[in-house]
Amino acid sequence: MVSEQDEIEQSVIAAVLAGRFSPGERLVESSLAGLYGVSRTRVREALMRLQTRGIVEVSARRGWFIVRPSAEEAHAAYQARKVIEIGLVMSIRQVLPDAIRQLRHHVEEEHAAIHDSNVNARVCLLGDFHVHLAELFGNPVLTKIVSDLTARTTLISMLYQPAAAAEESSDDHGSILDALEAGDIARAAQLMSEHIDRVEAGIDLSVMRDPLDGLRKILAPGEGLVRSAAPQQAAQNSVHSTNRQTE
Amino acid sequence: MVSEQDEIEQSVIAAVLAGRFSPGERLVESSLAGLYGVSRTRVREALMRLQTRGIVEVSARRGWFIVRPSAEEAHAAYQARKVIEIGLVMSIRQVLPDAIRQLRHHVEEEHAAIHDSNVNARVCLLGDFHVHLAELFGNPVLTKIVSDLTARTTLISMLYQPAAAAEESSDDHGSILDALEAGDIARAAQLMSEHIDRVEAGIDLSVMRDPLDGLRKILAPGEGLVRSAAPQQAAQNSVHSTNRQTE
DNA sequence: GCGATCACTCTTGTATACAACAGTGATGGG
DNA sequence: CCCATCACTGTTGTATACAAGAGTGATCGC
Repeated sequence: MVSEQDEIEQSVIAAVLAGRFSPGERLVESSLAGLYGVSRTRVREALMRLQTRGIVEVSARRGWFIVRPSAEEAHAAYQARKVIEIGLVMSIRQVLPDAIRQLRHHVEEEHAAIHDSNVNARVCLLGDFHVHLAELFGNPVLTKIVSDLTARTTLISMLYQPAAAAEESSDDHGSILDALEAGDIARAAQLMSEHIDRVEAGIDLSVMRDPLDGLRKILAPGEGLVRSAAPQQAAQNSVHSTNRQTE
Repeated sequence: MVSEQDEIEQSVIAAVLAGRFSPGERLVESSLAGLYGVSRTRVREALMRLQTRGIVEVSARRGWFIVRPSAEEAHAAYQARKVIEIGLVMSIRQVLPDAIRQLRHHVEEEHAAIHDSNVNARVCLLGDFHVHLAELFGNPVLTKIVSDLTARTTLISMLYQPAAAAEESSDDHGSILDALEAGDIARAAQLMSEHIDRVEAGIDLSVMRDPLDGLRKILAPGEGLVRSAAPQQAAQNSVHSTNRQTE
């Protein structure tokens, strides 16, 4: 299989989406090379592809970093998703009952994850809903775009979205399915728009602006003294592939 | 400036959009390296980024090729554009007179290019209209997506779109602006949808399916014997940068 | 004459070596 | 005690070397 080339790429995305890498976190080429047992060349190529996809960025001769979107960039990502997903819903010609059934099942999984209060799985699933919605359009180009964009915003939500917002999101998903099932495309599009707006409104930008996030997490396990939206001392597991994020 | 890194990337895109590279054409790493006066490493990295953006593809140990979309892939690209641009138009809140003025000016340029019968400039400008429309949304993420997607379809149109369709396209652009100016967003979206459908319908897939396109162009300058949508013996100029395609 | 085999070439795939620079801590002067 | 300078370390940036496979043409057997 040719796809062994982008094993690293997928693995990094999976790690980000699973919360093992946090925004702003540094990735060192040689370390990754050691972990995967390959040379820097391949790691570097994978990172460059991820850069194109907006997942990582490089600071000259300093290192690679998981993107830490500014408030403005975060807004742009959410707005882009809104535009594209509205277009997607508006372009739906017929709603297959089977597709609805699948998505309903997915929303149930979301609910389960919410009650298990597993932040990573929860936010991941909430993003996956949108990807699956795009998937049933049957257009790989669109699916990839939505998938990448969702990964970006998921990365934001994972750190800055309070738990309460997750439940709300899942309910929104249910309402969107209701509208779709009823064949009310316009209403589904409207709900989608409101939904993404709500998700964006739910994130706490004040935390994001602060460049000392990592430090805060280390210094404030006891809460109270330092304001922290979602402590979640992530990024303690090592990388170790687990090529989960496939398509 | 850091952007010197992707000079190669931009240059290749420019060459493709200017018709100096045709779909299916082969790119040899070492040749490009020689032309740009750098090592294969940098060329390779640029090509990989272009691969992520859907402009080139690689066949293991055979070479890099400008993408030659299959009928199915072409359809997916057009459909993706339709979905996204419908979403874009539908999301427009207010139409600035200044923006309309700029776009009107652009459409005039299109007309000029059509009468000059310059295939490359013509098709390029027709694509640029959509990019500029996306630009005035002020969202760099969306602009990049539309830009990449437009590049892909432009690449198709350039080879397979008959001249008559270009005039029709430009008229469509005018109508879309009319609707926008009148504040009739829904109508603008509808027109956009029809427009992209028309563009797609205008391409001649029968030529595209044929893998001997290059041969045909060489053997049939006199027409008649070999069917050819747009002979346009392109790809005779060498690369030579001219970093025209900026954003 | 025709087909299969083989050697050769061309090109990518991968690793490694070295250059260039940012960041950091030590050292020395005031 | 504080600040500037300097050497050092760590990391990316770039080039080069070599491995591996695809394609091609010649050669050989029939």
